[in-house]
Amino acid sequence: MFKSIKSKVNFAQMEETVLDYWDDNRIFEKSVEDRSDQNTYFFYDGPPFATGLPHYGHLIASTIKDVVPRYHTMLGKKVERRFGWDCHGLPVEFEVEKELGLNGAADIEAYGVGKFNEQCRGIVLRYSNEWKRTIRRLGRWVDMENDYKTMEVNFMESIWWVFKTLWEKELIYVSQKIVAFSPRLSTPLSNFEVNLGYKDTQDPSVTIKFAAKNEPNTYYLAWTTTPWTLISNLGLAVHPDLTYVKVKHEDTYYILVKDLLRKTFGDDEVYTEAEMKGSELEGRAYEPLFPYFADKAEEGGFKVVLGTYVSTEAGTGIVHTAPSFGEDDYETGKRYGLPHIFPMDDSGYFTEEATDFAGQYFKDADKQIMKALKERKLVFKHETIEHSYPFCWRSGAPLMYRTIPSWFVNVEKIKENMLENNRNITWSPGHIQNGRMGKWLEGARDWAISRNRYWGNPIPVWVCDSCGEKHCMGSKAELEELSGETLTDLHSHFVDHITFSCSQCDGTMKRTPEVLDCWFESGAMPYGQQHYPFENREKFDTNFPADFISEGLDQTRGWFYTLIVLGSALFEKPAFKNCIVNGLVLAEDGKKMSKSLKNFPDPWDMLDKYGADVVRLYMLNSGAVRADDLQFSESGLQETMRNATLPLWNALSFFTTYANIDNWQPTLVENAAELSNPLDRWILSRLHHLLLDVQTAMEAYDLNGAVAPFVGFIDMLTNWYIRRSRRRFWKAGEGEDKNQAYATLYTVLLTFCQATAPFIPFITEEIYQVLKDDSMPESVHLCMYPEVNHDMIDVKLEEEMDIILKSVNMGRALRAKHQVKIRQPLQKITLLTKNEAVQGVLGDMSLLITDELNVKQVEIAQNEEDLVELTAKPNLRLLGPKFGKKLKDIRPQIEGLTAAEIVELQNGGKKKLVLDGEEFEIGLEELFIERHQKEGVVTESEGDVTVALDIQLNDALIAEGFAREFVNKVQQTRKELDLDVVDRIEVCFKSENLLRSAIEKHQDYIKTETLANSLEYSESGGENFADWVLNEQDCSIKVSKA
RNA sequence: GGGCCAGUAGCUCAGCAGGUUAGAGUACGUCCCUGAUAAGGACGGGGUCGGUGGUUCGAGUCCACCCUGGCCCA
Repeated sequence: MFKSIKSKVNFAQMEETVLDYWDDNRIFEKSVEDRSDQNTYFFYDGPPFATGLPHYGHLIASTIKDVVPRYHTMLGKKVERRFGWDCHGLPVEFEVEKELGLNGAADIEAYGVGKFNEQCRGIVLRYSNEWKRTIRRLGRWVDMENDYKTMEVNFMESIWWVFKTLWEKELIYVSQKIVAFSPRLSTPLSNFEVNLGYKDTQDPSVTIKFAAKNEPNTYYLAWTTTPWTLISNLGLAVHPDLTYVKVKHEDTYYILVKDLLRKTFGDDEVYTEAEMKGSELEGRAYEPLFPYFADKAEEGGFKVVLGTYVSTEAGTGIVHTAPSFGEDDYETGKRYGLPHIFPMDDSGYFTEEATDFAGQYFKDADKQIMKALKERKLVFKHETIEHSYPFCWRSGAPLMYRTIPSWFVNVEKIKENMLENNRNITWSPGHIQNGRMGKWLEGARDWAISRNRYWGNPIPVWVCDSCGEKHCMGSKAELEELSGETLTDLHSHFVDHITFSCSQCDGTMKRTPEVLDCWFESGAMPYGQQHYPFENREKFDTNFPADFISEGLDQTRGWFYTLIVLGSALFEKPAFKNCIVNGLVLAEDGKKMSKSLKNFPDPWDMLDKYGADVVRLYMLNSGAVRADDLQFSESGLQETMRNATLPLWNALSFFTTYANIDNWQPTLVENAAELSNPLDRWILSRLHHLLLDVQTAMEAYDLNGAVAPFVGFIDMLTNWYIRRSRRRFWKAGEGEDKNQAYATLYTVLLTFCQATAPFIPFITEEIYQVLKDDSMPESVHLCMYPEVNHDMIDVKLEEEMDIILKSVNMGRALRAKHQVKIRQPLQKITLLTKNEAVQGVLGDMSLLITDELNVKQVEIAQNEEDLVELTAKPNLRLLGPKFGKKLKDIRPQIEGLTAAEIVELQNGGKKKLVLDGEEFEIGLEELFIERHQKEGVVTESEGDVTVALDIQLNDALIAEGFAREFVNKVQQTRKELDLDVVDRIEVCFKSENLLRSAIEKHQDYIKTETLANSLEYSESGGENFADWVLNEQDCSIKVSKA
């Protein structure tokens, strides 16, 4: 006996019991432990920030990360899956700062870095239980107990090894970087923080006169809104392609861009002395505004430089350039090798280097600087503008863009290798490789990896306070040896106090204060998670690069990138071989999901309502698994449930219902050739075809390609195979055909579960548990993936079935057109065709047509021309190249072919066409034959098959029609009485004579169909009789349980 | 401003290497079917394939430019 399965089902509840089954029986653990260490498939899990809750983006990524490892597990691989946590970084620090009421660097240091870091450690995993709950509910199998954390000492030590290896390869250097800086907090801000603080504000808008050297009485006009940066000016930038002019205005000469001449001088009279391209100005010298850094002229300062960022939107087309205080400025300075000057402290006050302005706050200095320049008559124009400018979101102070010393990975140096490694990665979808990822790598710039923060992995470099000598630590042991201390942790509050003597001078070595960008840590996760190379060397060597990773599209610039950089830098290899990229999950309205807009349903509600299988399948069947955006909608979930999981479930319910009635004992079909019913051979052929499709798609990491065919298969199984096989299961008693039907359906259901288990792990487990016998593994997920049996695949049979399906469709359409309902039996259907394959569908297969369409007989005829109009059209794919431009002229001849001429071609003849005196021969294969209805004859055509229906009725057919109607009403009544499918009944009826004689004539048929013990005519009718109209005849029927 | 992806029916999307009347699912309407199925089927309405030019005998498909949306970068 199989477990009795009701067709009503609550998937979410069912899934909960499956989850418990997995836990209680350690199925996941077994699926890993039982596999050999020699046959591994390696997966890396990208660590999420633990500071937020899981959302749909995580659900799609988690689903992909579950499907692929499950599939490879079923192929016999050992697939370890360790969850990871990204623990360090700004978001955690913010949380703690907020909780403690701290504001920036000074506050944190006053509070104590050690205490602060320990607070961070304390909150970083506070959502991990939510994560565990969600990941479990989704059915993702991943080891969350034996996870890796970027803050663990072993992980951190591996990071030091990575850093030191790059250091030794001379891929690490220190330079300057422009950051948004809060002078109040003495700390750099992240982009995210900067965006929090944009405000409209008033600033000076000034045009300054820079005196040209060696050109008396001539000035470059440059524009700025930050006069305080003028002290640090080292260049004037012009666009190489724009046209500049030297003009005379009131006895003074000015140089500026031609396009802004009128805007600058208004209606004043000016005389153009000369015109030149910006590129011609390059290298011309000018006088420094202030004397403080005048000596830098020797190092290339105070010259005109070129920059393509110069625009004519505002100003004068000449941009004041202070390399320490702006992104473009800095890049330009770097290009021209300008020296680094920085007359300011970390709180925004000018230092002694700025002599006259020393001690002034940068923003307050604006006025003093303008005053000084005005006195020297170097201000051309002084106005005020209102614009949007970023302020510190916590202190309210205006931000400044400035350089800070920063540690870099020299990515440029290894770029070629990175590009090559990328070419060896299989990306899904493929366009990522040369598109987004490839383009990003081509443009890759050196990677700034230091952060001036506290909660992170300290940069393991000690610097001499006297001579600047640097020493990079590559392990915990190395530092212990140098310090004589035993270390249990590597965070800065454990290591910063360690100092030692410089090997080159009398100085003291102290750690550089920065911590590593947390992207460096996640990119180094292949090494960190295994504490490589301090442990697991052999395991690492055999499993690197990983076989598979998967994350969202946004990781092209994130994790994918850092994995590639570090894999290339360390081993000259990609860190992974295959990668599926998922797209963004948007709300139903196409916008971002937003908690404040409430434009999406809670993920947990969806899991509770539809179950995880449906959520998984919906996403797998969408573009989200090939980097397209997904507009998430609940109706999509409903549709998925209706089209896939519900019919599948009901196939099981159907099977168990009748198998139990018949007490059928499980047997598997090993050899399709033994089966006599073509329907059975057909569904098995489709099944193995499906296995082939899934296998092919999975090898290409094409999840859509794997999922779409099995959803289609469910439809074929339920709406054709079972629908057309039902009577075989209903037959009373035993029989070989019935046995084969059971064996086939059993085999299909069992194999299908195994094939789709990686995608929809719950329902397949439940079905498997119902169907399995004691000799089979205890879980579907411990089974081997079913192999394609090519002997089972019968392409010809599948083609024939397609013709049957088409013919049935046409037959149904004809009945609708003739307004003859299906319950009315008809004598004959005729398939008209010259296609020889169709001849083969007769015999056993014709039963499918007669049953489905309720006709007595199928006839095949070849004389289609008698019933349909035949016309020909050119096969352009063949005739296009053959005739080229003449096609237009020859076309009417082809379209004008008569039916007789076409039939001649169908019989193997050739047709001669004449064009411009030239003769051409045309064969059948160069034409498309079209069929249209002839007037007065109702037919349907699709392809080369035409169907005609004999709608003549005679007394016998009419009587049978009555009998079918009668059966239908009795069955409806059975359903209303909520009888069991095997209950016997007794039937009484009352009707006119015509109907009565039809019913009595077919009483055996009626009794068999409705499981009626008796069928009595009643003169009187009475209580419990229900009135019906059967083909316009009145009738009363009473049904009672026997 | 740059890169990538997308724009086809009310909605979600197919349309492979250019080929004839551009498809499917869904929703809507009519009819049919039903003792596994919150199902199933037939028919019907619904499209200037984002726009403009070009290549070609022929363009949703190839090329150029532009517009819109998304993501990333600046």
